[in-house]
Amino acid sequence: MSLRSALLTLLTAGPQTGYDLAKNFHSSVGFLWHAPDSQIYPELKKMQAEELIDGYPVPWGTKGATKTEYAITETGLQYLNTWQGQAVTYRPERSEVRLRAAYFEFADDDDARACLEEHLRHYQQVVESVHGQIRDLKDQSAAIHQRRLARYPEADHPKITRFKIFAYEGILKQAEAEISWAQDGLAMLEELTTAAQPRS
Amino acid sequence: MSLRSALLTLLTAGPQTGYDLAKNFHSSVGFLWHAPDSQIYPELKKMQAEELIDGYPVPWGTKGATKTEYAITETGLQYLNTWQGQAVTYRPERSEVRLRAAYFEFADDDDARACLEEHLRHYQQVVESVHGQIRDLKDQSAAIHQRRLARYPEADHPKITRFKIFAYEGILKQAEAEISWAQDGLAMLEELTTAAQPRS
DNA sequence: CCGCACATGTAAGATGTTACATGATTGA
DNA sequence: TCAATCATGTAACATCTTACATGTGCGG
Repeated sequence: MSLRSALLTLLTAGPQTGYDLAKNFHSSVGFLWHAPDSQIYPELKKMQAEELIDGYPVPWGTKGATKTEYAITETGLQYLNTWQGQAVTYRPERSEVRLRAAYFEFADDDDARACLEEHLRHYQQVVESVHGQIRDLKDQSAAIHQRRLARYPEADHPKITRFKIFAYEGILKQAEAEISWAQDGLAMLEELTTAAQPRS
Repeated sequence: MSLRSALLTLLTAGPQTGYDLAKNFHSSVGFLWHAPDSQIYPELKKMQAEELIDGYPVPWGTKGATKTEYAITETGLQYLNTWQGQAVTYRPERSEVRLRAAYFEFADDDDARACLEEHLRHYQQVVESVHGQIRDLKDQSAAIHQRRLARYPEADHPKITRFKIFAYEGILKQAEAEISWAQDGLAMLEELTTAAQPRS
């Protein structure tokens, strides 16, 4: 049900079409809970059926075409609040890279090293992209965030922004842990190969 | 295909019945890649059909009953080596707790705090249980690991053990990052509530 | 002879992935 | 007028979760 909550949080920033939602999703809350468009549209329909959101046609273009705009309902807001009160369900660990590392004895030396180097690169990119997100929040250049703030009293702005930054900092810490792990691993591999093949 | 690889790595420690595999799974490789029994048994059948493993009946009890024991085939070993050479597919982030934290403005103060406290507890437990795993590896009290080592030349033992410990250390670093994040979050919440309700 | 461990699953449903499909509008 | 963006999905498949189902052997 996290997808549902994620979409609702987006709609608390104001009414949007499915397309807008999908786009905003990918540039904000999607960093915390990813979903492809193909999951978003059907979910919106279901949420409308359950009256968590309200969908209505708005004109589009000149030829009388319409698109559907969605707005969160009172029920939807309650849903968010209830959700926040429920216990988080922790999914059991499933880490492909960790699994591999545990059985590197079946990998060629080059493959093991490549695996960890890739890991390093991957999380370095994560760090960069999350730093970008945090910067955008801090200097208010995130469009959806501006829209959100505009709907709340100014006194609440700091904490609303702070929560988002805090969440991103969590990803940052994870990524940094992964980077440090990969570096340790590369050092370990280095040590093992030099021990096996001492230089003459 | 990680489940498949996980099962194959287990079988490199020696032939086992489905039941043994399931049990050993939960006490070793399952920490890195979780799977319930209901996934394990069908997967074994599929792997047998594809000749990655060999299944044959062995007697059980006194009444001529049998159970099926599985052994990894040459093809299975090749599969493991190929798998290690492939690029890891990184799944996009999906973190319920991070999603919540980002939108704590919709949570009651108590719920937000409870959420982070639970997070802290959860990962403290992870740390303990992983420390246990590492200890078992270091003092050789993990049965499946002993069985594994017995099949390889003594010179390889240190690195085989080291890889497993390295993998667990990754989980440890993750968990420690989560603990630190939760603590930061609790401090943040504390600060926000005292700022909102200054003591008289 | 009773209960726990051994042994082996099935079935239904939720969730997630990947690829494909189609037409309208708008700005250069 | 042509490409990018807007708009909205469907279909097939893989994967994962949860719950249930059933019988044997062995030790006390």
